This record gives sequence, C-alpha cells and structure tokens, in this order.
Amino acid sequence: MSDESEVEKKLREERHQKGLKLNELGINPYGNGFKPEHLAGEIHAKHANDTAEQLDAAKPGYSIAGRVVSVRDFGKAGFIMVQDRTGALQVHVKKDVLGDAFALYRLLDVGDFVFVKGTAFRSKTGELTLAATEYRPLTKTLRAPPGKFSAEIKLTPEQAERVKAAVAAVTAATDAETDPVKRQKLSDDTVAAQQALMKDDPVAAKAIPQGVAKAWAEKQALHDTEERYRRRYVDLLSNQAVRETFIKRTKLVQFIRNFLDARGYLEVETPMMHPLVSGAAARPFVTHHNVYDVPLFMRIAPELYLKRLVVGGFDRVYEINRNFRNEGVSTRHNPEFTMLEFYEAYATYHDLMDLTEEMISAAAVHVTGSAQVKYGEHVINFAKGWPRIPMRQSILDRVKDLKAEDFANVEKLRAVAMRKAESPADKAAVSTMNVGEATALLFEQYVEHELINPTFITEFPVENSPLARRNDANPAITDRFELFCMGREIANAFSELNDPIDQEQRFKAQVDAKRRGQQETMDYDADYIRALEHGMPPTAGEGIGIDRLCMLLTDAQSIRDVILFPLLRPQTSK
RNA sequence: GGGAGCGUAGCUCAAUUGGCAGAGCAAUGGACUCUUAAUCCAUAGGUUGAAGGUUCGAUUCCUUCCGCUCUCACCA
Repeated sequence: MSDESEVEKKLREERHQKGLKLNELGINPYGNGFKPEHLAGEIHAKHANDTAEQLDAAKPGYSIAGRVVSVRDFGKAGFIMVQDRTGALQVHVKKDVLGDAFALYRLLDVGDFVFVKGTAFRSKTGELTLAATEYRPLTKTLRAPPGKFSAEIKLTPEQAERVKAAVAAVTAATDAETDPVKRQKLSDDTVAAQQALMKDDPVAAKAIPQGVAKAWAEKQALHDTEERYRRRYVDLLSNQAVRETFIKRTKLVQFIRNFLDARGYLEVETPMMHPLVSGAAARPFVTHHNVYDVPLFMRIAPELYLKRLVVGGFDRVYEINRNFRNEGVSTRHNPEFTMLEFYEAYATYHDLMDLTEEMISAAAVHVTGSAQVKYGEHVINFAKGWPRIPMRQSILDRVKDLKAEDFANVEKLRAVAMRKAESPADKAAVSTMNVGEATALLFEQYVEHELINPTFITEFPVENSPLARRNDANPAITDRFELFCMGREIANAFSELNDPIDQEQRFKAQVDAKRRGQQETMDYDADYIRALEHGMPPTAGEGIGIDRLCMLLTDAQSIRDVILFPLLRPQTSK
C-alpha cells in the first residue's frame, strides 16, 4: 500500500512539471516573502451584510494567502477557493485583469498555496468574492489532496437542523440511483422540492444545495482510518471536522489552565524519566541513561513529585502532561496519554468533588456551547448536581440479593462475583480475593458500565488505594472518589495519605505483592517517605484523563480521534 | 496475546454461483470571462495488501504472512 504506484508517480510528475514551468516563467514554485495582510474570516465578517452595490462603490482592497481547495475554470477566467486558518474565500481570476500573470494561474493545481491581492465584490450568485488584481503562486504541491473539499456553511443552529434534515432527504433519494446522470437530475429535483418546503426561510433553503454538496464531498473525503492516523496531515487538511476536534481539545486544555490559575494554582513540570515506578498501578516503559549507566522508567504518574512540591510549600500545584504505560492499545487506551494532576493543601476530597463538578461542567459549555453534550446515541448532562454514591451503595442498588452486612462476609461477595467470572483464571482470582478487592470487582461487574451521566463514586476499599488517606470513621475505606461518565473513569481523587509511618507500611505491602508476582505495583520510594517526614499539610489531589474527557466533549468513539499522532504498529519496509 | 471483520484506480465505492475488473470524483487534451458537486466533448488510469495452493479459469474458495478496525484480556 505504501509503495508508490505508477499512477501515483505519474500524477506527481505532472505537478512537478508545472512547477518547472513556473521556474521558466521566472517564478520560484517555493517562493517566500509574500505576507497576506488579511484573513478570509475577517473579510467575511466585515462584509457579511454589505450588498453588491455597497461593495462596488467602496471597492475594499485585501490580500490573502492560503491553500486552493477548489478550482472552477472557464478558460479565460476562473473561480478558486482560497482557504486559510480562518476559513475560505472565493477569488475570481480574469485574464484581461491579470494579463501575463494569468499564465501562472493556468499552472495551478488544487492543493497549491497562493497569494492574492484584489478587491471584494459580490458575484451574481451573491457570494463574497475577491477580484484578483495580483496573483502569485507560493507553494507547488506534488500530491493532490484526497477527495473533495466542501464549502463551509454558516447557519444558526435551528437553520442547520432544518437544512440537515432536508439534506438527509435528498441524499436518501439519490443514493439509490446508480446512473450518475440520472442521479444528478434526481438530486436537482429533490433539492428543489426541499427548497419549496422551506419557503418561509430563504437562507436555509439556499443552504440546501450547499449541504448536499458538502454531504457528497464528505462521503468522498479520506475515510481510511489507517491512512488518517498514519498521515494525520492529510486527514487534517481534507477533513474540516477533524480540525475542529483538535481545536476543541486545545480549548479544553486552555480552559482548565485558566480555571486552575484563577484559583491560585501553580503549573509545574516534573520529571518524565523516573528512577522508580510510582504513583499508579501500571507497567512502565524502561529506558536507560548512558552516562549514569542507570535504568530509568518513563513515568506512569507524576503524583509523588507533585506531592513533594506540596511539602516544599507550593500548596496548590498542577501539571498537564504525558504519562506512559506499557499496556495494550484500545479505543480507550493509548500508551502515552495526557493527564491533569492537581494537589490542593487544606482541601478534602469533598472539596475536589465540588471543584471537579464546577470545572468540567463549565468546560463542557466552553468547548461545546452547552452542558448537554451528544455522545454517540446518548446525551450526557454535565449540568451541576452530580450524584455522589458510596461504592457499596452503588452495588446494593443493583444486586438485589446482597445486603449491607454482606460486605463483612467475603464468601458471600466472592459468590456474587463468581456469577460473572467466566474464564478459569477469573474464577481462580475471585476465589482468593479479600473483601476490598471483591467489592471493587463487583463495582466493575455490575455498576461501572451503567454510569452514563457524570457520577462520583466514593468510599473506595483501602486494599486498592495505596496512596489514599484512611477514612476516620471506617479504616477499611479511604477518603477517595472516582468520577465516572459513559461507563468510563474520568477522574480519580483522594485526600492524600500524609502519615509517613502508614505510607511506609503500604509501600511495603506493594513490594510484597511484587514479590508474589504481581507486575503492576509501586516501588518503595524512600525519599518520598523522607519528604513526608518533613511534613505534608493535609492535602487532596486528583488526576483527570484529558484524552478521555476530550473524547466525551467531541463525540469521539476512539481515543485515537483526539490524539494527533496515536501510536500505531510501525509499517515494515514495504 | 485470544476472537470477529476488512484490504479493488490518487479518493469514495461496485463487480450475480468461481466466468472479459467497472463507475463517480481527481488527472490529461479541447471548448467556455459570474461559477460554487460548474457544464460539454475526448483520452488515459489496475501486480484486486503480499506469497503460495485448489481450478480450464480466482477480486471471489483454502493456507500463511503484513496492516487496519472492532471486541475480550491486561490496564485506567
């Protein structure tokens, strides 16, 4: 697949030859130094309400630069769409205006970058257009963009809904027809019929043919998922929706920074190469430093470093950065992923639930425009007022033959968990579980997948919370919560353990577990114990998976749709 | 690592029971100075992911390999 075919070589050579011809005409096909003074978006915004007559009287002059995303040629004139980071603007090139420079336009291919100077006017069809007085090729592209570009349509949400329905009707009618000529006619007829239904809204009616064109273009855009992930630049340049997803991701991260900064948090960066494995239960990547001749572990969590900073006096800190876990890949797991971790002294996990609810509900509105966010078949309601349910209660709500007192009876818990254990290995694991482990398993089996709207689960068993503070009233549970949404864990937080003696014992338990063969355990971190001996104020800390949160806000079904360059198996030489 | 599915022109997709690999878009040549999926005429474009097997004949059936997707497991 990755080998270049003869056809590909030919298409590439044709474009290369056009570049050579530009050279012959004295134009560097990779020239520089032409600075556009305006953006397509600002020109659209400035003249959104100007009539053709007003523009003809004012003759406003502009210069823009961008990628040519479509060409409609008329021999001695042509319309091209020039797209920059703010959108696309139509440009009209005419031989009698451009003179010799028109020969440069004749060497244009879709995908090339150009610089254009001209005056704005409205074409006969009403589209804001730049009449080129100066035309300059900037970059010759040797490969054509895949598929077809679609025009952007700017409508109110209500109009967009109506147009969408009309476009769906047209598409449904025409998809069945295989003959292209008949299909075009059928399409025109059904567009006219849909427009007739929308006489009350001329703007929306006019957008229908654009919408049909856009639907058609999207159908032909690059869909091959492998190609999209391996060559994200092609995906980005040809799929507007993909660009929007990553813009939303950036908006999300910016919002979180602003939110925490405004609350007196200090953003810091801590090591990504650790001498010890700590902060989470996961298998690390191992690397090596040559001069010190020591093994290093890519961090699986920044937790213990951030808490050292709290000891040092930075009593509100956060870090947004990459963690690395040497595990399987799936629609919800990428080996490197972005995590927000933050720590606040004198706060409890209850305070962090308030903060989390405040931050994520506001982030949802900031990024998507609404607290009700569509995700696949569901609508997630991020509006504040999220339920806070103890883990045991969430299980009792769903397993009717289990009673509160059964949580003292490990045999009973194992029996219930055994119902959902299928493989012999699972059954063996269940049969040796303690109360805490069995409780956590029951939660996974019966509860987790049902939590669609944001829900806090609290009171985690101490057995699988090696860094969390014990609850004062019940030492079997910890002052910890996890936030679930769409059946997935989004955040994990607890009041931190700051008793160095207790921490030392829990590290030892982890080391014992490793000796018993458990691979996902933490190392004994003597320096961290020493830090705690210097005193860490009572602190609560939290981690939020940014990729997974981003998935929820962008309706992404795979984590790879919100990571610009996800990890793929490297292609062999072929 | 286990299971299921997919891979056909640059892009999106067809191909009847195993019977001449085919369209649209993109490209090339030509016409056209207000189009917006521009239009019209013509041309060209393929190692059907790779290797092997069955067969008179394989895009189609079988085996192995490569890659991707989904799913389970591991794990947040």
